[in-house]
Amino acid sequence: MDTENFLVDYFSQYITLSEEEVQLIKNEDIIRKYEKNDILLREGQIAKECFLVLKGCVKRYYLEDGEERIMEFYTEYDPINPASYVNKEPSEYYLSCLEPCIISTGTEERTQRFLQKFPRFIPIFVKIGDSLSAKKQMFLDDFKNLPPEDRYQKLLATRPDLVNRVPQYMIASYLGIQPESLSRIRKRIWSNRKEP
Amino acid sequence: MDTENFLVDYFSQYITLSEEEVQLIKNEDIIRKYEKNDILLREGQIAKECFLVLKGCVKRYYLEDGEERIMEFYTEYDPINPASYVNKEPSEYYLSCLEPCIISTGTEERTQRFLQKFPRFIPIFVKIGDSLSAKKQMFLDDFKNLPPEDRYQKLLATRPDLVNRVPQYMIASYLGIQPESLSRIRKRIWSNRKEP
DNA sequence: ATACTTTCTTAACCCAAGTCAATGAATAGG
DNA sequence: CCTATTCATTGACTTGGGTTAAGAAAGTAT
Repeated sequence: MDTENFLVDYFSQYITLSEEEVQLIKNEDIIRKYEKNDILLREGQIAKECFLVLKGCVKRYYLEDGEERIMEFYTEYDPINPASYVNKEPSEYYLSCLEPCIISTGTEERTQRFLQKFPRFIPIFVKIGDSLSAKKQMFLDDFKNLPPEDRYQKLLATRPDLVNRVPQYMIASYLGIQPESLSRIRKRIWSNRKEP
Repeated sequence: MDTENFLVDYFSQYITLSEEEVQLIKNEDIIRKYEKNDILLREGQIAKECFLVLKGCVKRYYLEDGEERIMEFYTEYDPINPASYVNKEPSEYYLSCLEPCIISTGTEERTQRFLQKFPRFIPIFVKIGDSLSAKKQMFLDDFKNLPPEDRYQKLLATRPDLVNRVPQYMIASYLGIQPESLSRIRKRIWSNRKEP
C-alpha cells in the first residue's frame, strides 16, 4: 500500500524534502482508514489527536435540538486542528466521515519530536495555522455581507467539488439556510443562466 | 497620572502580581491616549503593535464600496491582536477609536522580554488567545443560526453597554443588517415588552 | 439662537427565505 | 427485485429584511 506517500505529497507542496525526511515521515506517520459515518471526535470528548485528511470528506458539526448544524467540510489535504486538541478542553463539535476516508493523525509528542528534528518545518506549521484562521475570518465576512444566494454562488466558485460530493441539505446547513431555500436558489440560478 | 495601573489591574484578573512584577509592568508598558476618530491601523499597513484597550472603544472594520463593514468592537480590557501583527502581512482591516481612548500597546520584543523574565505569564497569554478564538467561533455559530432579531437580543444580553455607547447604524453593520431594519427590530421588541 | 450635519425613525413596496405539506427521485436494505 | 427510507423539489402562504425616500431628532458648529 502506498498511502504513506500522501503525507509526503502534502509537505512537498510547501518544501522540498530530503530522502531522510521522507523516510522519517513514512516511519513516523500514522495513517488510518475510516468507514463512512465513522466518528473522529464527539462532543464532550477531549481530542487527543489532530488530523490531516488525505482522502475523503469530513464534516464538523454540532447538535441543536437534535439537528446537525454543519460548521465545516474538510477534504483532501485539509488539516483539522480541533480547538479541543489545542486547549485540552471538551469538544463543542463532532467530527465524522461523510465518505470512506484516509486520514493522518497527529499527536502532540510526535509533532514536537518531528519539529525538533526538522526545525525548518516550523514556519510551515505556523503558516498553515495562520491561513486557517484567515480563512475562518473571510468566511465570517462573507456570511455577514452576502445574502444566501451569493453565499452559494461563492461556494460554487471556490469549492465546486463540495457541491457534487456532499448532500444538499448539508450544504444548506453549512450556508445557514433551509434545504428548500437552497433548492429554490439552485432553480433561480439555473433559469438565469439560460436567458440573460 | 495613574493610567499605569490599568495594566496591573488587567493582569490581576488572572494572577497575583509580585511587587517586582508590578514595577516592571509599570516601567515597561507604553500607554498612549488617543482622540476620537484616531486610527490605530489602516488597511494595507503592517501592524507593528498589538493593543489592549484600557479605556474607550475601538472598532475594527473594512471598506466595501466606501461603506464601513464593522467586524468587531473592543472596549475596556479587550485585547486586540491584529492578524497583520501576527503574520506580518498587510492588514485587511482598519482600527479606529470611537471614543477618546487609553490604550496599552505591545511590541514583539517587549512581550518576548517580558515572558522570558516571567514565564509563568505564558499560559495566561495562551489562554487569552484561546478564548479570543473561541469567542469568534461562537459569534459565527450565532450568526448562522439566529435571525437578525435574535442576534440583536443576544447582543443586548451579552454586551448591553455597547448599545448605549455606539451609534445604532454601526451596531446594525456589526449585526449584518441595515440601520432601518435594526430600527424596526427595536420597535418590535419594545412593543412586545408592553403587552404579552 | 440658527444653520448644518449626523443619526434615527417611519412608511410603502418588493422580494427572498421560512414554514408546512405534498409529491418525486434516489438509495439502501432485505 | 421490491420496499422503505432518505433526499430533493415544488407549491401556497407568511414573515421579515432590503430598498428608496422622506422627515424627525439629536448633536455640532458658527
